[in-house]
Amino acid sequence: MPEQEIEKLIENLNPQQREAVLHKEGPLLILAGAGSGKTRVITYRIAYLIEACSIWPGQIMAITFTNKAAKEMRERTEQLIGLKARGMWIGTFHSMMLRILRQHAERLGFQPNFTVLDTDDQQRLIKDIFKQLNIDEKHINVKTAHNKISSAKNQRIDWQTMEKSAGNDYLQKQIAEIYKHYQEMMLRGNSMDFDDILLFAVQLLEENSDIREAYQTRFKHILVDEYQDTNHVQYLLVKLLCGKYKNICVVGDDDQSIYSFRGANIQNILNFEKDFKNSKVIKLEQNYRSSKNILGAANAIIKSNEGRTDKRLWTNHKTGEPINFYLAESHYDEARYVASEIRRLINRKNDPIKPGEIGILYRVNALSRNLEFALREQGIQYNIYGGLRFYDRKEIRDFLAYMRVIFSENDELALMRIINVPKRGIGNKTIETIRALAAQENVSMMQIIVDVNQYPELSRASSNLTEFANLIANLRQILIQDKISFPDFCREILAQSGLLKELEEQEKQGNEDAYTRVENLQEIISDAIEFTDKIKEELEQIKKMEASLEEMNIPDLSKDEQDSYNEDLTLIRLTKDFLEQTALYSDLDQEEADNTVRMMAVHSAKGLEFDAVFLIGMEESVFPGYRSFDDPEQLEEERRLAYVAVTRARKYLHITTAQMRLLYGHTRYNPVSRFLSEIPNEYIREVGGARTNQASSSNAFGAKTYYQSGSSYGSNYGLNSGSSSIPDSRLYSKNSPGKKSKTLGSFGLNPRPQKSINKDNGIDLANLEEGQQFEHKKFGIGTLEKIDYVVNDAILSIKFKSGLKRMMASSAPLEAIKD
DNA sequence: GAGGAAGCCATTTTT
DNA sequence: TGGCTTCCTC
Repeated sequence: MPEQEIEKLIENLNPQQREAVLHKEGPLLILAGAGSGKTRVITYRIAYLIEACSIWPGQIMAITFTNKAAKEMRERTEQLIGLKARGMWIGTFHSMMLRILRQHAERLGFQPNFTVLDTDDQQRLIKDIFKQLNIDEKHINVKTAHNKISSAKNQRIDWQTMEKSAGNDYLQKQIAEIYKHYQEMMLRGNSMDFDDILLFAVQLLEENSDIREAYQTRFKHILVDEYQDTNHVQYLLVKLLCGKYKNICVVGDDDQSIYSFRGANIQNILNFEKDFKNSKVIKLEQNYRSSKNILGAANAIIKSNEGRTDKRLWTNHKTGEPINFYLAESHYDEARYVASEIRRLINRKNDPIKPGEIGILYRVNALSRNLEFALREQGIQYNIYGGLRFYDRKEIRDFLAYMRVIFSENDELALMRIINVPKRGIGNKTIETIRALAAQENVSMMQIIVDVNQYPELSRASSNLTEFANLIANLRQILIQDKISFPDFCREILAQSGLLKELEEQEKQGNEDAYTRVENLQEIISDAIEFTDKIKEELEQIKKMEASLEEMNIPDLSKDEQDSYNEDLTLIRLTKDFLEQTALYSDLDQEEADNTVRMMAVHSAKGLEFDAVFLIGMEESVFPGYRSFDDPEQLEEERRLAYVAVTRARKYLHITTAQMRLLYGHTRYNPVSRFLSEIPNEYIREVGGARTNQASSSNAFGAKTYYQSGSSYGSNYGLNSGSSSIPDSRLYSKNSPGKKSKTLGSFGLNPRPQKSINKDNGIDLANLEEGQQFEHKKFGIGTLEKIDYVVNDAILSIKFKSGLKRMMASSAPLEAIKD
């Protein structure tokens, strides 16, 4: 590429961005603050490598956090360098390692067509193991076991190590036992879970020097986005993959590390310079997104965290509007405020904001419900993200399970799911008998069903079973014959299985739920159509690209890739790819609409931006969540989360707190979030009450009447804003410098409520004593070690046999033991 | 084996 | 509070 063209490519970049793009070889860490143009830097860097450094696209691996981000990165690179970009490996760790594993599965003792189990499958499997091992689900929660196994895998701890380290810890020993069976069943079922995909990739590369060297030689440059959210195994993968050339470029922001709960290790980014010798570090500190006020508040919040890299974001943008803080009386009041402010922003004459440019963010998904009502009242369209994935809906999973059983008769998890859906008279007893027979004869369950007449113990259900076997056989025949299109194949499954019919009948009886389910099933057909088109288009693009590569005399794709591209578009192949995609894709991958306000948990908002952001539920115990109170590290993560939330906003930011909130069936009176007192006055405007919990009385009500007009709400709640619900202001005003994340203990200093307040469970807040004994419904007898008073409630730290637990006095199933 | 009542639990979530 | 699971009964 001639000099001028390079100059042109980078002319719109700032000096640090340029440096990052033009960096030639060796490890590179780009510390990219929120809104500092990091995607731009990555895509420009890729373009530069290809156009100016004679790197061909197939030698670049770019790793992203989500499939959506991968898609976006590919599109943006394509805008810069055209079709050539297609030859790159861009994707998530999982999708790319899956691609590698399929090539070499045999080396690990798997067949190449192994199944990928998603969370639901994994938990079903564990449930099954509980039965085998005679473990009571009341004793160990299936979810807990699953979490422990997953987090062990994230740290590359195998069941043997877990067992050894358990010592006398009976619980951990049991988990190790479950873990062991789990891995055995996975291997037997030729399946891997999400964690395995990464673990086995590490193992494959470590144990096979030929494969390792092949990939190390092939990938001259590796780029990792969102590096702050990688886990230990992903770190190992990165090290292995870049082992030869050391051309590793990672981009991330330690201040935005918010996924430690699923194994992300912030140390990966903090230790980068130690891990990769002779690395270069570039900081991107200019923010191109937010106003000065918003950025100032964000900086003020994150400043209280310790152990972060030293950086401070700045911007050229205008000061902008101050952040609005609204102290609502209740969740209802809060919702009305948000809805009417949104209505105002959309309708106003000068510079109206599009609904699609507005985001409502919250710490916990449960907070979205109140808002729905208020938004509907204002006639505002909205979309809720998160919660249940489309592909996790019951009816969709049933459909996919049919597809899996048709595709592979060994997929017993799927088989068990649909053998009696819709109801066809095959009950649990029959299923257990089949399973036992399958184990005894060492054949698949499907085989037993096909041969049902040979087993007298199945005589009662035999006709039903035969009918089921025929159904599957028919559909499999259609799949193999390959005479109809993929969407038609999906239609056949829906029709023949009876899934659609069952729901349509319920729909006729006026079941509204059934109506949405039918819609969802029809949606899957549109998905199938779209999917088929997409694959076809991709194939064409690849062919074009191959031709253009030839023209340019660039080395061609490796053999295995050609093979996979040239594979015919058979029904079988489409089915296989479709099943894979559904396991690996999420709800956030859907396209966003222009005319709907988006609502989501702060976690899901990472990487997004909005003109206007409404951050609701900024209350102690909600945000930061009460679980983080006694753990400084978790509290820092909550603060990073708050930082992420605030930095999503371009022009307007509204933050709300409800003094009274109904959540999980209990009324709570939480103080204003401590994060708000960390924001200096100059950036914020208080509407309807102070954020310091100091003087929310008179001034609060004047402003609020506006939002309450025409409603019967408000006056009743006024009672709750009385003195008893106002906590000691000392605790929520500014932290003394130098004592940063240590404010936690100060809850203990909170004055006791003057009046005794008896909560649902009869615990008397005014008469709590440390050392007091309680009986908990589940944990048994424990001793109260610490009381942290919050408004009208207290967080109790109680030591039980099973360990120290923290719970809310008002709602925990506790009974005081009288001595 | 199916349906209804009662019990249980509730950060965050991508892959 | 409300959605899901499990247990119990017919």
